[in-house]
Amino acid sequence: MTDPAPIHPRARALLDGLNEAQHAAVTTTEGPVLVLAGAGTGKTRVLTTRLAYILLAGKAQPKNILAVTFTNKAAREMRERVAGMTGQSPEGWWLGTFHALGARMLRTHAERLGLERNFTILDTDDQLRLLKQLMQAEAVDEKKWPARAVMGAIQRWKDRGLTPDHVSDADAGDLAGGRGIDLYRQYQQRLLTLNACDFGDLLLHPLTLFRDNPNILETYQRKFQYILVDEYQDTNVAQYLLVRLLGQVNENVCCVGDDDQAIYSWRGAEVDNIVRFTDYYPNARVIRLEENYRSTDTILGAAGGLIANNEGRMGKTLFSAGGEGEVVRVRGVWDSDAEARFVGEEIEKLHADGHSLGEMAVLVRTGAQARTFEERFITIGLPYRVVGGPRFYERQEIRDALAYLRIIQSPDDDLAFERIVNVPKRGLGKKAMQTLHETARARGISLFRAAGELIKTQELRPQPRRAFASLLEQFRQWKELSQELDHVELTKRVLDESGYTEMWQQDKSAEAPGRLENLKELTNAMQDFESLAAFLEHVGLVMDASQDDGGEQVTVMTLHSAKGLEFDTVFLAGWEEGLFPNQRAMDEHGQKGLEEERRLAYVGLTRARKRAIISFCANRRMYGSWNAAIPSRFVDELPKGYVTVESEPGLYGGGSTNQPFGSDFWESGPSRATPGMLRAQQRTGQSARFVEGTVEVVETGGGSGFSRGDRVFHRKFGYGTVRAAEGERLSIAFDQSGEKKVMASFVVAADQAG
DNA sequence: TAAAATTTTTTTTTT
DNA sequence: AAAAATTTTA
Repeated sequence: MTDPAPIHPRARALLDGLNEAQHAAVTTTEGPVLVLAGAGTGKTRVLTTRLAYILLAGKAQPKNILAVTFTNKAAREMRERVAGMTGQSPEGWWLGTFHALGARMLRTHAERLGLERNFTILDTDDQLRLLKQLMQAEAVDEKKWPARAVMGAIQRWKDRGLTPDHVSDADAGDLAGGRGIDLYRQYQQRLLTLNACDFGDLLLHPLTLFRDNPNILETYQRKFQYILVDEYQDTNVAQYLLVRLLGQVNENVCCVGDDDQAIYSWRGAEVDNIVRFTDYYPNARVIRLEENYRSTDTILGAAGGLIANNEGRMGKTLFSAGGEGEVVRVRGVWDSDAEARFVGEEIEKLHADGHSLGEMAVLVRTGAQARTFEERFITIGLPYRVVGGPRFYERQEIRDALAYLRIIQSPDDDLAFERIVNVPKRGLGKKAMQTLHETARARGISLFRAAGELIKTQELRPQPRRAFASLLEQFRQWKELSQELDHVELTKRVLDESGYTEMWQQDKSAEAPGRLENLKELTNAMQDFESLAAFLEHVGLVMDASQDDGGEQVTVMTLHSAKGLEFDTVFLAGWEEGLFPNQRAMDEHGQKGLEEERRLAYVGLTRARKRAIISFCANRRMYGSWNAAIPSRFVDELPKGYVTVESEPGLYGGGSTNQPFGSDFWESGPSRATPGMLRAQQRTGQSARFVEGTVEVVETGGGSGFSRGDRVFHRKFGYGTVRAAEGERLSIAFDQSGEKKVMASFVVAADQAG
């Protein structure tokens, strides 16, 4: 299908500077298109240009385009860029995440699904509490079936577009003792009563809506002449179905993705959606973006060699004109503190050489790793920001404040009511709440209304009765105030009059001042919204306060949240077996899990424009105790020519010294070895040569030279006795710090120490 | 009823 | 080790 020349000269101008593949991806507006966009191939530019092109060429109005992004941030950026390119106002555009767009549709058609227009969006915490209540009522053994696990199952059903009626018994298995589907149904029923949706519902309900109301579906099918989906490799089945349904009439569906960057299968994403796309649309045009504009050849070579270890890829070969650039460095250090110290020093060096801190990022596998870096950066006074971490709207004080506001908006919000009914303390305990629940259930009314009924009777003792009465009276007043005051002022009044602020002022704990600070920040954030309702919608969808990015500060974040970003310098920390690739991912999903971890490594590496520095620790603390760690297999998988490995001398037997614990142990510079060498040395336990003469050295086969009963010394744990030896892995009962598993290379015979 | 003491769990990633 | 959940004590 060839395209006529764009009518609008500005539309033509948009195409300047695009390469051939990009040009095709922008101008192939008619018919289904699958764009396989490798990392750094100008995907964002293609997406925005394609939207602008459609608009400027007069093919459609903004309201007739559906554009789906992965994050709210991406949506915001795209909105701004397209508005800038076209000069059109972003009002009324259907541009956002699946969840945001789903919510928007639901508000319009809420009544068809048994909801009211002003339904609340529950967060994870609310969901879990709700399910827990149900499970307790059903007497499901929570020890055997944790609410989290059941919630996970329900969530995955929703990800697949399955309502309780669609889940097969086989699918449910013996979940919750065979009552999985039943719980799911009850949970959904309860949500409706509460006039609430959880995250999965924002996708599931639209699907139900379209299935049960073909006329509504048709309206949307006609409306959306062009559909654009970003990060398609991370869509789940429900999202796939939505796209398929909505695109059925016009078939102008363009999906953009990269199977090598699929990292969200744990959230229900199906890489197969990419394959399904061409199955469903056999006439789809497939366009590959393979020219990389971001990274050096070295980084691409390293990343490409790594990802080549995965099977069943669609296959892409990235090339660039970025020049050779710096070699990818791999650094082995003693423990996580040393790692943070190392990264801090490298950052300071680069900064001294004129590199901007805003162009550096530390990427970690798990959120918990961020803390070590945070502490180190505070110590050396390095400006930084942690992305992700404890989310603003998930903090206790924020959720409490929001609960007050939610009740003012919809008094029947039982979850919110329950949350704050005795916060601050009003002398309402278990018994009062029990009575309240009984009344509510008996009459089929909300807790708020039940409280209203209760205070008219003698059922409660005077104290709780008065507490309920005054609380209800306060809410009545606030409701009135909400008519005249704007929502920011209202919030301040509520926090003040409820005694909530005072509660934290009285609190002597260390966190209290921070919490008060957060409450202030909350009212600040509210100012950007027109109304209380608009703000609560934002909170439900976004879960995170927007923070200004960039600037002169180093970014610390998880690999997952780094998706879609790029930096000159990227530090990839914690490349150790068990942590990365993550043990749990491998235990639970086997080979698939490992490959997803590898894609995560690929995503991490390809965030770097100019240099990537990988680090791993010999020791890492987990669940409170120290464990010996070995370098990630991903280190081995990096192709040799693009990488150098530096390890602390003596640490892995890589240095030539026979005094591994000498005075210059920590201060001396790096030695060089290939990853293969490094691991070979570890495997064969060659470091046992340090104790040659006193202990039998086993040449090969992984023997450590230590056996049960040997007295040994460890630099961190001190003296101990070997309890068990398995290859180079030793189990040692330390005199001071208890029994631990340690690699043989980290200990010496006791009489050699000192 | 609230605070204190004890036990258990947690670290995978997030719209 | 720290946070969360649970039980005991005042």
